[in-house]
Amino acid sequence: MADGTDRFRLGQGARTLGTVATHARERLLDTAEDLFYAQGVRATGIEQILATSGVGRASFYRHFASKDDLVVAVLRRRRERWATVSEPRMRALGGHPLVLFDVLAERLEETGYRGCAFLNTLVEIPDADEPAHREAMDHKEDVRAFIAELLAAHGFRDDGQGLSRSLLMLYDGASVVGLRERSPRAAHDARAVAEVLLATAPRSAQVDA
Amino acid sequence: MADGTDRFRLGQGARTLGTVATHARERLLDTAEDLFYAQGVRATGIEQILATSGVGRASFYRHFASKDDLVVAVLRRRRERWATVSEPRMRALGGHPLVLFDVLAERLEETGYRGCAFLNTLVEIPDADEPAHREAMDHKEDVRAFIAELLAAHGFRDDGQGLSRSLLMLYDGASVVGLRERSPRAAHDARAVAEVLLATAPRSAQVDA
DNA sequence: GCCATGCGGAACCGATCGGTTCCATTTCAC
DNA sequence: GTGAAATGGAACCGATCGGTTCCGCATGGC
Repeated sequence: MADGTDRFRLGQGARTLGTVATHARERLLDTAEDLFYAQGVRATGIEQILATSGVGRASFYRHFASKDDLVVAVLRRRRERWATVSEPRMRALGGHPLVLFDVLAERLEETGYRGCAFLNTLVEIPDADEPAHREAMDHKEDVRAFIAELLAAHGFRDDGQGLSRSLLMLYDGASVVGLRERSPRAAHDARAVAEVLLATAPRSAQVDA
Repeated sequence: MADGTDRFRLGQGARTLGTVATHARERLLDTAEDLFYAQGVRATGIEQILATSGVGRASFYRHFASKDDLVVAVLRRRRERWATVSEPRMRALGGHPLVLFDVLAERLEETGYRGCAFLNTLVEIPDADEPAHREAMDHKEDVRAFIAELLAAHGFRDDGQGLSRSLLMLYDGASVVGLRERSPRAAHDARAVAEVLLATAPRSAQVDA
């Protein structure tokens, strides 16, 4: 519902630059993203989001049709950030499939790491009909496709998507282990396993990068 | 929906024979376990557990101090079942480390598979001080220790617990992938990766100190 | 000046949450 | 059969949930 509100509101009139970040929608998204990630979606109430962000109750419902709508908007923004920040960065780092685990290791070192926000969403929102659930599912397929792209660019064959699926499984495994241990070791372990896996993987006859 | 008593009931004749399964505590545990697993802990209210199990509100609070207490009790029973059912069964199946993924594949084929209940608990209850959180953490360490036992029994070295940790990571990864997809393929993939991993793993020299 | 718009505060809503209490009934050991 | 224990039903509680509505204020474009 209210899918029209999921875009950044910059299109509305000419928002002159210089306007402070008082915009309610942005603050709501930022605050909700933090709280949802740290506490979980269900454990975070509208009340807390309003109190933390300083946004009024009425303003909230002017921008989002419901809490569920906010959840979806937060996930959409996360997906967009993955596509526009994480993926380009990994390509810039050489784009070897193993870079996936190097970047994950960085995230694991951050304090407050709480696992993959999308996997957590799948756990918290089991109903496949829920838009938030689908958003998380779609993101995982995006990641797998990205992994497949890295594999292809480095001459690894991905027959039946077997290799990209396995690497994503390692990535997800490292994410949940990192959720438990709060240490980058999980990413290092996963990287080591991935290295063994890639060493035994068939190479395509194509060029080698 | 009040006839929730027709659920599959694991044989538990711990009580004096003759007593019908009317005991409120057992019914509460059975019902709560199913609902918690299917819907999530936070999404499941006391109300629904009472309605489904047919247990009265008063009886509930005679057996459990709070909902949190029930959550912990459910997790404890799950852990006990792992130790008394799953582990012995895997040993009986030969005890090769790969049997872990064969048994997981079976679970993935069951309808209603919703991932690892303990990982889901860690996601839903992030606070490490919560008893339920600790229960889940402790269980994972149990599983790792069990994997280490299987490795040792089959001549695999587990220096610094590196191998058992990696296998558990694969197991967790397959669990969350299985949560997304509804197919045992995740377990098969994980098994294949584990096979490669074990093939390159150092073997202990028969008997080693 | 004007007035559109966006905003925060607060009162209010019905529903549901987890939890307490009292009571009539059922169950079971003896 | 009797008595104690266990149980289910229901009324009730304060708190909080997500959500609606109105109102007064601060903008900023024109």
